Amino acid sequence: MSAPATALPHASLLHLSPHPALGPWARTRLTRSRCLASLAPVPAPLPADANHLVQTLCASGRLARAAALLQGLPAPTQRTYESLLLAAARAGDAALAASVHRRLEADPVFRSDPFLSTRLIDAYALLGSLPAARQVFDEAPVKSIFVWNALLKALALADHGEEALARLADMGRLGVPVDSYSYAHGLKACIAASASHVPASALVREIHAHAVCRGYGLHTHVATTLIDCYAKLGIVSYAERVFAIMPERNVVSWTAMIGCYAKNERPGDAILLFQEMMASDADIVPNSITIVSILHACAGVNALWQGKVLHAYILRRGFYSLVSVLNALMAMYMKCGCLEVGRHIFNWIGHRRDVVSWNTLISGYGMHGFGHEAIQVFEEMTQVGVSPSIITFISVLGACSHAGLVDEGKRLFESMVDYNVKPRAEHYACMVDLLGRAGHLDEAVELIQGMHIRPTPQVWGSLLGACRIHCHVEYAEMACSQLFDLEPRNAGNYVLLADIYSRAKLHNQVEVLKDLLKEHALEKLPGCSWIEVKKKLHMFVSVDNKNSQVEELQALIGEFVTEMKNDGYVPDTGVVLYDIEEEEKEKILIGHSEKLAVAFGLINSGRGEVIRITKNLRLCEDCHSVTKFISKFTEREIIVRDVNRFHHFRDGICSCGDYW
DNA sequence: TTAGGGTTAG
Repeated sequence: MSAPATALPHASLLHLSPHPALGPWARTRLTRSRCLASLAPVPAPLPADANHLVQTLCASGRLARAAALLQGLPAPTQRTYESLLLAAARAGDAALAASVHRRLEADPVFRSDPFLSTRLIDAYALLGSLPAARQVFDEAPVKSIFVWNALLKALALADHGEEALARLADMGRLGVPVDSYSYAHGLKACIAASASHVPASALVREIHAHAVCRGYGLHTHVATTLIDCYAKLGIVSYAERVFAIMPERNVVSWTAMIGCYAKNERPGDAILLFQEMMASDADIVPNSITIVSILHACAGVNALWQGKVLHAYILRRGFYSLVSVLNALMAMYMKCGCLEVGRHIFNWIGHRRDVVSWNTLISGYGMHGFGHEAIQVFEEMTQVGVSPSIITFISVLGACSHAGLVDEGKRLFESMVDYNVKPRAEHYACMVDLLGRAGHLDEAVELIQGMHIRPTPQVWGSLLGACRIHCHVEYAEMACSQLFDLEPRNAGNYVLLADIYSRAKLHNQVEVLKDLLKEHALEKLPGCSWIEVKKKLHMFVSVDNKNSQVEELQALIGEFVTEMKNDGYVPDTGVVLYDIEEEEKEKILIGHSEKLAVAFGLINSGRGEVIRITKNLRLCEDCHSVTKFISKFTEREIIVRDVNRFHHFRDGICSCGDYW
């Protein structure tokens, strides 16, 4: 069919050949603009700078045009191949990468080029095609150290840690020099070597020793990777040792060490290290990743004042344009009890919101007990076309669980398939928690028994937690028979079962469990609470004898307890597992860290101020009852964040409705 | 040519 006579003048002009009077520069420009407009056919012969044109198309994401041009290109340059491979990897276009690969294999100039072999391996690794990456390596005629390092990186990225370590060993055997890049990839591979019969910590230590012997132990990138590896393995003291001896620390190594503390439940130390970093050297300036890490640490200890200082810093440094920073800021406010400020930041982010922003808001509502609002945000998210992720469903199911929304949770769990999200063990753990807390224990057990994947400790842990609430001995024993096998060093499981036995008056079994704890030298995680008063963070440990004010604090709590007893309150000594007199048990209850923190807040803050506390464990029933009473008796608002959720105490009532 | 640190949940 011929073009209509009324075709637009500019469109028809594009089909004319460049005027012979035009110079070479103008002719090339005209040809390029036609190609970019995708209206002109591929010109033949190709312009003199066709390689440059392909590179420009790649940079602007017009891959179809770039790929078409490549086919007729008589002499692609190294840079052209590189641009195409990088663009294909970024766009997730595996077909394009394969087509460039085929073209390269037929090119006598570059088919043996080690530079392009590394680029091919990189591209296939990013596209998730490990077999193809491996094949490029095996067939590469020249295996430079770059090619080896690219393979190590690809294997570590694909979680093929054992194979990466085997290749690293090959390098030594074949006399290929190993450099700092090889060590950095090798260390990451240790963490990915989950199926290895050798523990990851032993692998990291071995490579660490090797790097030290070869003089790479203090290399900035190697040492920073070491800090991160030890952080992920939970060996904080080793990370500290590496950090301490680093001669030339930069912002990344400081951030890695701050992140190490934050990951390993030492947010207070993360904040102290950040303050040390700021005071240490004018050249070390925190970047957005440092800010995100430290905001996470502030959220961990409810350090609202420090978080507000960071908020001001974010504004000063212009980080307000970065969504990742705003997401972390939003999470910090919500975890520090300021739900509305978090919502305000979410609104402010506007159309730049990513899936993390939505997840943060959903989980924020969830942890504050606003289940319906969390579901509403979930629905809004899907309506505007954002695909829910694995974490979205964990967040929204968790929100249903905290609010006791059983039917809504079931509906959402069943809808996961509609969003192409396959339920994982984490989602089953959420559902077991939701059903179990609400008292549907039989249904929770049926769900576990029908799982298509092996139940993880989290799933059994959810069942055990529910059994503790409803004092169900039989199912608790079922859960523990799995948990003691799966995680024999987790003292918390033994303590929970002992608690259930204690409430069921099965004292002999309590003793058996206490003996087991002693036999395995397991220690219960001590209860710990934090409170920020007058811009300073204070920490309390249960039965704390170190704080100088502790006697005064306990006396104050004792007065409240006496008042409560007049109203019929009976201390819930069931949570104390020691075989001691009732009076002694009551003393232990008075020494619980959250009660000490509440009393400290009352004494050291003004009447109108909200008391904000964070606890590292679940709030015990007795502390819950006492805090409710204190909120009414003293007319103070008290907000406690425990390991699961928020409790807003006001006028003798808690926002959780005694359901947590 | 290549490499190191981060947010959302449980």
